[in-house]
Amino acid sequence: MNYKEYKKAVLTGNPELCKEYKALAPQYEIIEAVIATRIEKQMTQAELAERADTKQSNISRFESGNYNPSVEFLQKIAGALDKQLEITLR
Amino acid sequence: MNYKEYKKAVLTGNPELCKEYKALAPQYEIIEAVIATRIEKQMTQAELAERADTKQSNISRFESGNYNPSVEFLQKIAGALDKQLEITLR
DNA sequence: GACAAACATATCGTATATGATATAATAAAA
DNA sequence: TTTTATTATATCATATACGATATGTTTGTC
Repeated sequence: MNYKEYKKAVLTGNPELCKEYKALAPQYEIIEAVIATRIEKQMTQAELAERADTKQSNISRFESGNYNPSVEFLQKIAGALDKQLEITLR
Repeated sequence: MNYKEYKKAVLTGNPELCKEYKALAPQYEIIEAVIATRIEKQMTQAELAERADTKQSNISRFESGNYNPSVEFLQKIAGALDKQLEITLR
């Protein structure tokens, strides 16, 4: 599964499939959360990038879901959104 | 702050300092969670490594907290512990 | 102390994350 | 449509994650 498939599953709204996918791919959940928060705060990728001390293209790359970010990177993004990153086992 | 300082703060048991440190360093929390779960399941680093398809030394390196793991790596570890990795914004 | 099991550290090679810049594509507004 | 704002994609250089092996260190048991 890649992120495009994931988004499709989420957007089709099949709840079971959706849940299953989310369990498989927590990195996609954090992407969704970041995008949602950024939109909610009416920030552009460029603004988020500046606050996170990186570039717009890197934010876009992250949001596209086509790579495997590090914890440090996620923390930078979270901080730039005035949020705390939480990583847990369930 | 590095992980040794973090552990010291946690182990001294100063709750405020401890909380503050945890907020600063979610990656340390997941390390603690992994170690706790591994011990709880009475697994050695070598056993965990085998289940996670890696080597004991790499588990040790992760648990030592001296580097910056990727989401994918964390997922492998979580899976090997029969757990779900959760990454959220709070 | 001797031995073994578990964990830590060092190091190297390779793959990939990340920053950075440029530019293309898209959306939105005039 | 033209212009502008926003996001996506491509690419390169550098840093670092990660796998792997070897070896050191600690811990426990006899």
